[in-house]
Amino acid sequence: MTVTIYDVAREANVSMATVSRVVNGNQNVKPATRKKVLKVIEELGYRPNAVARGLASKKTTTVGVIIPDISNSTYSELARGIEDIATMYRYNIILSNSDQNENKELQLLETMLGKQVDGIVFMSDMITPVLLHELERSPTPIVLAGSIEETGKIASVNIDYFEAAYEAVKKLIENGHLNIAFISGPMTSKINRDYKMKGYREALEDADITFKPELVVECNNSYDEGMQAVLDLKPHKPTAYFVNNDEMAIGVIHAVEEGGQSIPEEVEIISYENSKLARMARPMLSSVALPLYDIGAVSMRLLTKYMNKEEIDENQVILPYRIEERQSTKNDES
Amino acid sequence: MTVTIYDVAREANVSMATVSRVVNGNQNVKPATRKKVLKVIEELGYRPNAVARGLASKKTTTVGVIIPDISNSTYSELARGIEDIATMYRYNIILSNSDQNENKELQLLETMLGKQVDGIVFMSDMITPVLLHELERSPTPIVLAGSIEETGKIASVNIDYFEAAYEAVKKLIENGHLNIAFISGPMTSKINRDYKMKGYREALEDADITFKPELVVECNNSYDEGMQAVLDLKPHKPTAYFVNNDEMAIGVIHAVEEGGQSIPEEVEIISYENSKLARMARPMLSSVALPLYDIGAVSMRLLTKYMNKEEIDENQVILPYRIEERQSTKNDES
DNA sequence: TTGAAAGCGCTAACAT
DNA sequence: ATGTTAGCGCTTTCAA
Repeated sequence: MTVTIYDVAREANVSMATVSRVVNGNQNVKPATRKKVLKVIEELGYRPNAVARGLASKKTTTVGVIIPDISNSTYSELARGIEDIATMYRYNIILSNSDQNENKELQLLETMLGKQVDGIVFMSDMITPVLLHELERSPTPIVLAGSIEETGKIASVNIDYFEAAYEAVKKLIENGHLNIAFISGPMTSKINRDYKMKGYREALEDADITFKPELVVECNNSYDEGMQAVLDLKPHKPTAYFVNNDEMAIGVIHAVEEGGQSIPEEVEIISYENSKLARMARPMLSSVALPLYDIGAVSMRLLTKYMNKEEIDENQVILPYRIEERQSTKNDES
Repeated sequence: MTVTIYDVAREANVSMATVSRVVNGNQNVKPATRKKVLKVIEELGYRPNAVARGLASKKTTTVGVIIPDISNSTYSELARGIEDIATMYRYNIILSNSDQNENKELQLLETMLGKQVDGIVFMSDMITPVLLHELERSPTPIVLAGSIEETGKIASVNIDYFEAAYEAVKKLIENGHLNIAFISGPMTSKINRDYKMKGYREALEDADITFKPELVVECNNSYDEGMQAVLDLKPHKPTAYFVNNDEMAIGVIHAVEEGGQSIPEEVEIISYENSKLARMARPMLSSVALPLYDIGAVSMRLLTKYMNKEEIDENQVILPYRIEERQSTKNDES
């Protein structure tokens, strides 16, 4: 009932190979026969079966995307970058949520490899040794997007998380703060635990400010925990907050203001994300601007190079970031 | 180099058919031989090729998801609902962004059908006649998620958008407002143009309030246009706003407050979405609560029924909504 | 319970 | 420029 390449060949009085050639845009076809074949394709409503093609050619033109949670705006922005570039290179995307669960991640990898994806973009806050082992064993290229894997064995695209954190905290220090709190995301994330934390600590140390563990609070990146953190930190009287993401930062703003302090006069806040929320906050949030879309896009672009077996000059790409100064910090302009 | 079912069969001294049976959990295999086969599979690191399986069985256990924009939180929430249920039923998802562009939508449909997806979840603000035609012609089941198609020919999952809008506006009227603005989303969307607009108009008419076209503003659902709308409406002095989504509603809040009016004392606002932004606004937003995740989940569930050729009692499912009253409206409790 | 064999719909040599 | 043919790796009758 479904029309196949064989039906088209028969109707057009040519061989399957010829039909295949016109379908795939091979130039070795006489214009007249091409036209004839195209006509039959049209008449019969022939639609090439990509599964059969995949089996025969060993290419599926689909790539796997393993992402912690697509409903999280950080990741959905990344995903959009991935998808746009994938579309540009004619790939489709199989997208799955891992919820940062290692077993799910392993199983997803297995499923996608079983589906013969041509490549994989992988995102995870923590690449465990067993995960790394599987990533290395993959018969298909893999690139990590916004995910740290320190051996450098797997290609990745990131920003300099340490540097960005350092710079943000330094700005707070330059504005005269000595008691700077760090509202961190989950320490299970390597980026949080090692890179941002290190940026925070070193910025303090370089300014001869003693690091006080009680000024760092581990949260789940939610608005509510952002508010709660401010309450919890009250005894320590922080005058500035370095906050892991915009949503928590808004929680911090609200808790600080409800506590009767004004921003940025009495308390300054700098976030680490710069989603569109940053401009929707009052005061508007100063924030480290993460190029999420670009991380996704560049990751996918890098993956296409691997899939085409092109030469790769650098498999660990570091994208630039910037700091967007708005109203939650005192700036020269303000 | 890649190990196939044939390699396993040879090593285990059984036929391919037997290997296939154990891989697929067929009970007609003697435990001893099952064990033997499993052992060889383990040793050889055999991973079934889903593409070959798909070609032979005519099932890919993959469904297509055509979505306007995954980076938009409304849709990413929907997508998460779809993906969770898909995973539950062991389907993977090919996800593509259409940007509401009809040509892209048509082309995506074509690509996905070519990839032999077992079903499709489709989202679009406007189902044009040609699109409807293609959806009807699909050899594979399709369900519309959060998308209106009035002929009822295609299965769909929605809420009663009209009723929800009506009820929201009625609430504003009951609170004493006569001059209620409607900050609408794009009128290219059928839901906006017909359903919500109708809810707004009928609520007014049923309360003997004349509908004034100058009180409705068509916006693009962004924060900035929400703010701008308030400025544009100033001459008409609205005392209440019915706003199409949370992001714009926050823009409305800010513009109203910057205009020196207090919420909810002087101006009331009710939104139509209830994303997590609603609680992050100050004052917190009252809002029609859209069950986005559920719309996605139920759509996918419905699709599995079609894919399994189960009996469907109702192909147009309407999910319940509720209205979440917070601080941007005056409530009995407040 | 197991095996043999015929496809599934296409691509990719290889011939012509 | 076009055709022939042998797979790709699996499922699925049908037989045994």
